[in-house]
Amino acid sequence: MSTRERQVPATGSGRRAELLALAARLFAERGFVVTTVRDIAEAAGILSGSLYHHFDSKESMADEILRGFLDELFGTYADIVKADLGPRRTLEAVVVASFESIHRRPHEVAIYQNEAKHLSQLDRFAYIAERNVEFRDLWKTILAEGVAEGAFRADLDVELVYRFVRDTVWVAVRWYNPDGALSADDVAEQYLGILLDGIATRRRPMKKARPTH
Amino acid sequence: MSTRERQVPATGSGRRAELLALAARLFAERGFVVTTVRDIAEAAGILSGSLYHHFDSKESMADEILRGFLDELFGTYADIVKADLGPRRTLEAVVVASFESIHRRPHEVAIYQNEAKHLSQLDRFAYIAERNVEFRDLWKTILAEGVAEGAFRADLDVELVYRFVRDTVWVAVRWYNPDGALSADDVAEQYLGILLDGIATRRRPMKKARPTH
DNA sequence: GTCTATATCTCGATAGAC
DNA sequence: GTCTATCGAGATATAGAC
Repeated sequence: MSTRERQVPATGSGRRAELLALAARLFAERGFVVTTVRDIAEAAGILSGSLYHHFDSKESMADEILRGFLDELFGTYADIVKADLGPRRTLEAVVVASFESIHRRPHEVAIYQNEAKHLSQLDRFAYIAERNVEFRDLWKTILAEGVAEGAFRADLDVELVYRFVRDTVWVAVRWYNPDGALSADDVAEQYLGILLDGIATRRRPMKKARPTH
Repeated sequence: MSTRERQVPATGSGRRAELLALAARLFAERGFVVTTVRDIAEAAGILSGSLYHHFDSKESMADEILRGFLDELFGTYADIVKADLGPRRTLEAVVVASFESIHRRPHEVAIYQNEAKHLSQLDRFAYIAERNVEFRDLWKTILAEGVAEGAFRADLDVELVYRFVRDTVWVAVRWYNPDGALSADDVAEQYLGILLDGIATRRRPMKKARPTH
């Protein structure tokens, strides 16, 4: 494979990557359905027909964007698991890595969050459902191991905690500003502070507030 | 105003409410943009043109659905605030009321979560942004008062905790099943267990895990 | 209150010139 | 690699018959 003709990754250089980056921004800001190929072409300073020299279809663009992002993200997760840090520090590392992915690839995360439900119904996007399962297994393993070795409270509903953590981490893409004062690590630290003081072994000693009657 | 001709609320009886309920379900499941007026008409067993006897436009249907829902929801919030329960129990009550709204009006909550960003850009949906501000003020007041009187940790970033709570509560509409084994109160209780053990005054005594170096 | 029929618009995608 | 020109599908919405 020559240097010129090699497959260019979504984050690489060149015209193709440039167009994908523009499409990703529009898909994230306006939504995949609302964004027209004319919008993407206009953002690139060309006409809609010209886009089809680079891509088969609008779907292909979303496909390439999501594949590249998910491969990268789950590669990072695999590295963390491989490091074998134990439940608590693995949880911290996965949360930090997730917030950092929001920092580095906000558009891709937004597309993953907002469009995956619809796109995954198409055959070509079947890998989205597979990644969701993979992500769920990752989290439930961390939580279950943490409970087993006493790092997390024994009375946790692991399935429910998994959903809370997943949702809270990813939904932050709606308000997180990569150029703002709060860094991804700042947000991750504050988030872990809230989460862990609830999940960690020792129970809160305060009696639960009850209506007086 | 006669009984026959009075304005029928979105949750009332009659053909109009029936059509709105069908539209709400489709808007929630497929999204507002993807759902066609033909889809709504077909679900009602009529043809698309007939829908325009009841409603001006597809937008009008979403408008009526969202207005009715938000009026109801914020009426409930106002009642809670008026009861003056103190920060901690007010927080609990608002969380419970929110999960109960997901239970009773899952489609409306889903529309509010998924479509508000786009719809609120239109003039007729300006009230969505106003409600968002109202909701933010409600939460930040609860949190700030709780910090002031020692019910919540003094080192909280109130803005960030507000976002955390807001997102986690509403995003549950993505997976919560009104017909499932977990009731809204069950979910609220478990969620409050996680949240409060992190927010409540006393700090977790465990030392924070640190990389060994 | 619903149907028939259709006007009008915009979309994704294609073919061929340059 | 981009433009010109356009096709065909499907969308919202309308007007008038029943």
